[in-house]
Amino acid sequence: MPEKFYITTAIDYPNNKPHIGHAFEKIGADVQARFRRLRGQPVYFLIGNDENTVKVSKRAKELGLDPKTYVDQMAEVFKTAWRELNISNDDFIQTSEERHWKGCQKFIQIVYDRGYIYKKAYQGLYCEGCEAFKTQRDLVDGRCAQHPNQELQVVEEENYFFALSRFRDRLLALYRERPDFIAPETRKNEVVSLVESGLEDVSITRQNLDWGIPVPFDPSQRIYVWFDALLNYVTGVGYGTDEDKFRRWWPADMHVIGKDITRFHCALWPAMLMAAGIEIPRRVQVHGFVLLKGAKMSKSLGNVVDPMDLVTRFGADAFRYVLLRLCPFTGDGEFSFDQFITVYNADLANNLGNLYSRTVTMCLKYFGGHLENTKGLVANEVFDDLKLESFHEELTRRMVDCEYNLALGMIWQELLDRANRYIDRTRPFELAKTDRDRCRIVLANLAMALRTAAIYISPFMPTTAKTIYSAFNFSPDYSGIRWDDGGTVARTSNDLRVTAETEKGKVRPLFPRIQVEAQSA
RNA sequence: GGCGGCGUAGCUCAGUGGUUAGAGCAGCGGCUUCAUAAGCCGUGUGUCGGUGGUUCGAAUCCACCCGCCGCCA
Repeated sequence: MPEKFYITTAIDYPNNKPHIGHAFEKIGADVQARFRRLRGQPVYFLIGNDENTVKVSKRAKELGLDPKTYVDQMAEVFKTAWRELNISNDDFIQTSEERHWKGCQKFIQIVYDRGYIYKKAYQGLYCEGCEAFKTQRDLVDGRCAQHPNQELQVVEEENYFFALSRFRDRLLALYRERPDFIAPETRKNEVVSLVESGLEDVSITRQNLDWGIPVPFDPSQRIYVWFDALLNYVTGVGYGTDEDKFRRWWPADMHVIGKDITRFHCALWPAMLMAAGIEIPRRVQVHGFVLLKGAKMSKSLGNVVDPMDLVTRFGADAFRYVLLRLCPFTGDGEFSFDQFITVYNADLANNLGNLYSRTVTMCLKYFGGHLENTKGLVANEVFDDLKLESFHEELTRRMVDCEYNLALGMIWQELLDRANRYIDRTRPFELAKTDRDRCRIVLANLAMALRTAAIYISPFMPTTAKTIYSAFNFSPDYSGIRWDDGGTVARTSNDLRVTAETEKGKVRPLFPRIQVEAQSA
């Protein structure tokens, strides 16, 4: 019985439209979600926006909108972007939704009742740039290290604090007992040393806010930032509003997050859940950043390339492929427009796309698309010198570990290159004149190799996979494909027949080659 | 400033103690024509950021330095 798989991404600040960094995370999580579905696991894939922030209400005021109108508009912008990228999320949570507010209030009340929240008069130095209080040891020459040009303000107010410091030993035990809780391992080491060095209690409410979730036991205060945002992972599956749904999906099997927010997900979040008596997630999967021409992609830098331009021009599949091939998901990677073109042409147009074109064309040209007497054929020639089982095993491990760039490398080098070499070796274009029976068998083998490739690439390029799969009358039909079918030698269940779309008698290219202009650095 | 990560061929990345450090792309030479001027074959003398150390042996462990990046609740 396959286990359910509940996967989330970080929720995004809706201050601007999504950039390539957001896209990287969503695509990586989407690949995992699609991969799990292909393995037969029931998947719930949650994404969303983080809306209960001071910045959001400020921005809304600037635009003359009330906050809810503003965040709803921005939610549409994000949803549209994810739809264009073919993100297969099952749900999109906005933290301004009632289900989230109810769940948050239930949660904070429980933690309060269990004695992990206390009130304290707090006097601190507040940095307006960071929108946060600074401790003495954060300061450099009496100023905020990030905003040395601004004066710090002395602010005093009564806030509620979460007793994070009481969870030090329990957290360390968690990391010890569940070594897979944080991946990759370097991130775990980071968190362990952070927690070992000691945790301070955190302020989790603010006074005098007009936007955000009221604290149920003290309506003059509102829940602040992380204690609200992290809870989307439970409220998104019904915590506080639909307990049956919550029981079905919780705990989360994978939280996909960026390395900048590791500590909140690996220390604060499990502590919060412990405080509320809720089960801890199975894994926090940390990804790196996409660096554009050496500079970090950032909302405040202003992006040179809008990723959506590439998506619109070359398609979601191409964008998804190139980004994940170029940038290792678990670490930082580099991306540029030139790199995009190079990888697109080499891997998609020349290698995969051309393999598809030449195979389909030969079937049409020599046999009118009908490969008779190919029913029941064990098509094992293309990968005959490959240990398909161990290949499948290793590829699957790469997928589970989110090493997508390496997984794609394996598919291209071990499968697609082999198929191209097979054509060169068997020369079906000569066989068409000398040995038509043999030619038919060769083409059937190629078709079945394309089927294997289509299965493996479908988490990455769902549209392309379907196009390839639909180019022949394979059985079972596309909706029934399973990841593990890739690892077994295929036997044809019908006489193969080309059903690919053609234009003026020619096969439509999967990925039209991008013509590069003369010279541009 | 404190803590942490990264720095491997022109480019993007593998490789974490053991023979002459690898792949793809780009480049160069040849073959081929089914195909999107695509494919196949051949071709890689890199101080593995620097210095010092541990070791019989280090890209791989330790220290310091330089550069880039993240966090500092």
